[in-house]
Amino acid sequence: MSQTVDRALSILPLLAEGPADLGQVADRLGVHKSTALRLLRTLHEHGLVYRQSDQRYRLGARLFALAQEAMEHLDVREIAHPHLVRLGGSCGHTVHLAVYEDGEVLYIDKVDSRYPVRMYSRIGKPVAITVAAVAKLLLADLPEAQRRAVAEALDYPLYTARSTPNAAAFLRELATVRDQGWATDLGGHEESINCVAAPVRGADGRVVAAMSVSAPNVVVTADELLALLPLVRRTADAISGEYSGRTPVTTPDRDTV
Amino acid sequence: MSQTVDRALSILPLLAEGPADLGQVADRLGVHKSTALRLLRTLHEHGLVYRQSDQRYRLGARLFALAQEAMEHLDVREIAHPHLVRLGGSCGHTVHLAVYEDGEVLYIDKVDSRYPVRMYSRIGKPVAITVAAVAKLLLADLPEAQRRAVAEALDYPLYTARSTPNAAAFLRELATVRDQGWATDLGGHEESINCVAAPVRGADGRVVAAMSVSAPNVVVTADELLALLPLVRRTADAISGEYSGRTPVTTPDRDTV
DNA sequence: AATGGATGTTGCACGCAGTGCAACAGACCT
DNA sequence: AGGTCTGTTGCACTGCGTGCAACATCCATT
Repeated sequence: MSQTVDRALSILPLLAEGPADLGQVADRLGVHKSTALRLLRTLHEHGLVYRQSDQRYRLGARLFALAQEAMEHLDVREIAHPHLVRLGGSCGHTVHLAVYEDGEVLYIDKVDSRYPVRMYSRIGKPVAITVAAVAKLLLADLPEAQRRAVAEALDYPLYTARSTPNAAAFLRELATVRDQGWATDLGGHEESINCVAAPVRGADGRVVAAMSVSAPNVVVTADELLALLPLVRRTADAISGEYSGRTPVTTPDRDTV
Repeated sequence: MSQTVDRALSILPLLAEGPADLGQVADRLGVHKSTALRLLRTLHEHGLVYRQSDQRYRLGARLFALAQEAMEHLDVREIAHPHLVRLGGSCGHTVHLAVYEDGEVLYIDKVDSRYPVRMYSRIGKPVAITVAAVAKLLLADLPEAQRRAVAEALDYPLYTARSTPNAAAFLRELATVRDQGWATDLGGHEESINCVAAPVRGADGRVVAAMSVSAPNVVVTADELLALLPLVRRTADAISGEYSGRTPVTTPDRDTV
């Protein structure tokens, strides 16, 4: 691993906490000011940090550009999007699409009944990985060893009384989810919110993404939401089919972005 | 400037174009494979790149996290948000907030009449800097020399017949905008879309952001939209006042994020 | 099976590039 | 003026990043 690059990249999360001046950056990196200066200059040339008028540094615009571009190149998302929109339109609830990456679960698309959002507002914030229905599906598909390792490394915050309390319970839940091929979150994250989720699979059968429908129980009861499960699964299967190239793709009107 | 970091960061825009394998990265950087490998490893440890199952690299999740965090620390945006919502609610059209940074103009917030979006969907994509009303305001406030330099470095794509054709015309437009303290875009980007915009100023009078109201002319005519100008300017001034600390801040119900 | 040509990975010696230092330049305050 | 902050520059040293060559896998040919 490269020391210089490592130091430079460590500056980014540091600045994510808020603007900082040269001295602060140097201190927190444990390097000389002149070193920090050169690193910041390099980051600046690439647009990753910006120097505001009070001379302090903060994260730069190119970061948004990169995040945006990266997102648009996620092909699962591109394929899934029209399906999500259709599902959202027909059931009227919020639909999410999520992927797993290096121990984290990440929402990559969201459709609300009235409005499709390209970038989910919570991207980057820690997803409630121990309770979210999509997270269960994604983790349940990991190889045994990895699944255990991840489960045991997690914290288990008690969002509500129904939150997953610990690694053992989580692993049991994952086993169930793995067998049945779908997952729920009944008030595990927020007391009044329920979700049902289904997996999207690649050609080799591995889970590449997971999608869910969420609704507050003041709108529909948990039972009513569960009644949507077949529809959710059918949608997920349709996406799986198209993603793994089984369907000759009936030109699903690609939206002009 | 640091060579190693420079190379490492050059990988990011490269991967933004799409996934690439080790050889491709090494080639495009002009370095040996082993060098590229170490750089990629370092980027990987920081979560900025992700190695997908086919061993190719693509941009990683941490990037979204950083972009998201950065966005939430933009204090103009935080202060402006409730004002934008109120304006959007009262006039019913789309409201944008934008800032200037290092030669680029960047939307940092958007409110649609029915739905507030945290991260604008076009973030990262090149904003139509030569025609957008907010861009005119932001560029018009730059020091003479810098304004000229930027204007002459730009391309002037003819989106429509009313697009700004060249640097000279743009600079003339900027002078006008600077004098009058507001700006419009009447079909300069898309034939049927009009915008009116007003500047948000800091305590020193410098323009720190710009906001606009946009509407298609099938909904309201350009004249009707222009009638909203006083309201837009009042809103912008209110934000300016609060941003520069003049108002003792009447606790403008901070939304619980 | 055996061969060839892809790829990704490791260890190592060389030398340049990144480092910390010390001195300088401003800004701001007392 | 003096003092104390800040950011910046030039330079000598050596530690770190570099490219090389050898190795390890994999897959497609024969």
